Amino acid sequence: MLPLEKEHITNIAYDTVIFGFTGDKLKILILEYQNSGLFALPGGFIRRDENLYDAVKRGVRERTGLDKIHLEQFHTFGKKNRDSAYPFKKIAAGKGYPITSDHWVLDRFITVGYYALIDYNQVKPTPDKFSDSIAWHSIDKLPPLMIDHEEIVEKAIEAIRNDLGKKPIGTNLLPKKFTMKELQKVYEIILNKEFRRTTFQRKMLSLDFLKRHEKLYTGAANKAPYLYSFDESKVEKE
Amino acid sequence: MLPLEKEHITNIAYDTVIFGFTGDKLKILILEYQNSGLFALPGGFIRRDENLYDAVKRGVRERTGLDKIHLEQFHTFGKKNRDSAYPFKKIAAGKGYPITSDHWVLDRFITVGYYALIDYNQVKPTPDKFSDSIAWHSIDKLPPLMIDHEEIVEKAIEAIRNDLGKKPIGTNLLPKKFTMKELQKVYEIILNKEFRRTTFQRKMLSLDFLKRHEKLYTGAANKAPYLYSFDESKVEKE
DNA sequence: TATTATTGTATCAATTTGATACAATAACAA
DNA sequence: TTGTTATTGTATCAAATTGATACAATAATA
Repeated sequence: MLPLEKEHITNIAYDTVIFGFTGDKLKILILEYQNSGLFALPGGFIRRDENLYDAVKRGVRERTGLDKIHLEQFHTFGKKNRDSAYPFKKIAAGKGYPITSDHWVLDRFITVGYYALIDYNQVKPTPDKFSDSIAWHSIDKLPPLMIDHEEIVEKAIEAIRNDLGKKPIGTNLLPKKFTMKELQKVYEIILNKEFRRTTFQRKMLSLDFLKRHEKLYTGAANKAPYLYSFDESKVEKE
Repeated sequence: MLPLEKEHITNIAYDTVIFGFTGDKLKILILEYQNSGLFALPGGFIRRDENLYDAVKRGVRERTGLDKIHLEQFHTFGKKNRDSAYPFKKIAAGKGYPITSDHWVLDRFITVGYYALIDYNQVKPTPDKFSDSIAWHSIDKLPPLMIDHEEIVEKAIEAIRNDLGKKPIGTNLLPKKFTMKELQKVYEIILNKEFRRTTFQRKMLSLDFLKRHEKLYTGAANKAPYLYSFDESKVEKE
């Protein structure tokens, strides 16, 4: 039996899949625990006086430095064998905080999965107190992750795919102003499917949520593309 | 501080929105606690040695008598004020099982919402040990529900609406064989939107997951409709 | 055999999407 | 200045999908 825990609620945690877009790849933030060779999603526990959503938001803020982020809950993982006693002990010992084997964090946990969409260029990834590094990894070549974290990532991608077109996904992965080509790339990577340039452009413009701005002169020897932004008043319909 | 609990994990529970279709209404099962005037969704706790999914399945089996049911997780509710101390005490006292105020069930709970789709005509609704009755209620006129259960129902309907067309929703709400008119009614009620009969029929047939069977002679003075069933081998594409 | 309420399809128009073509650049080189 | 090159933004016509309407094919019954 575990000792009582006063600060957090027990048996439940959250994990976040934090997505960023580099211009041609979708990446997520992965923690690495030194002295253990273990990789994991950023996650945490919920304080007794804190809403679940606020706990997740706090965690994402701590890892990324960002406050305004698009957070979406997508699935709760509740298989009975998803405890992390072994890695936790190893990590804690490695960090010089050995924990007794009846510590509450070693009990069974159900975890709520959230995904976050952020502007890649605005993030300062910061490791948590148990990990030594946090880094971006392309979703198509992740290191082997702890427990069921690979399944969590899978489900997150499914969810984002499902939400694209319903929720302002592009808005949050791209900078304020972007080209049509970048927007198309976001759609293509998320849906894992290529689009015909002309049809995509016509479709996006017809949906009437893009505002056109000045042109972007990159120095390339060809016609400069327009920059677009999402028209806030219409983005709900995306 | 609460005493230890050995059989269940704490701070986390589940609630189920069990949908049935009567032919022209979508209904859900609601428990009523006598001596309290309180209505609630069927729910329960998760045993330490039990997968979350299995706990929910067990609960639905106990309330409906059905074993093969379509269960889908849709959202987890984690606001900090969603404890049910007051109603729980009232209910337990009314049932003659007074509980001490430090009992684990009175602590804060995060709940995982699942919806179930079942064949209305096959169910034998059975109340749980704390409630005196369980009954079908149309989703458009529910009694006032406990805590945030109305929000849970809302989210369940949103989810089912979202899943229609992706998951075999119709399959589970209708009997094995059904008419095109019944199928259309299911779509209309879930999406809260009417369809043109001819377009709907053409669309459904073109999707190629319906098998046509014998005609249904109801005794009405008009052409008898065909009965259809979902072609199991193709229903994934629905 | 006519009547009535539905059901299952066919038909043609309207809309959306797919495929292709082409004019309009922005930088640079001759 | 004038070509050249790689893109970008639209126009155009064909193909596919959906909307609207019409109508033939019944089941029961008078």
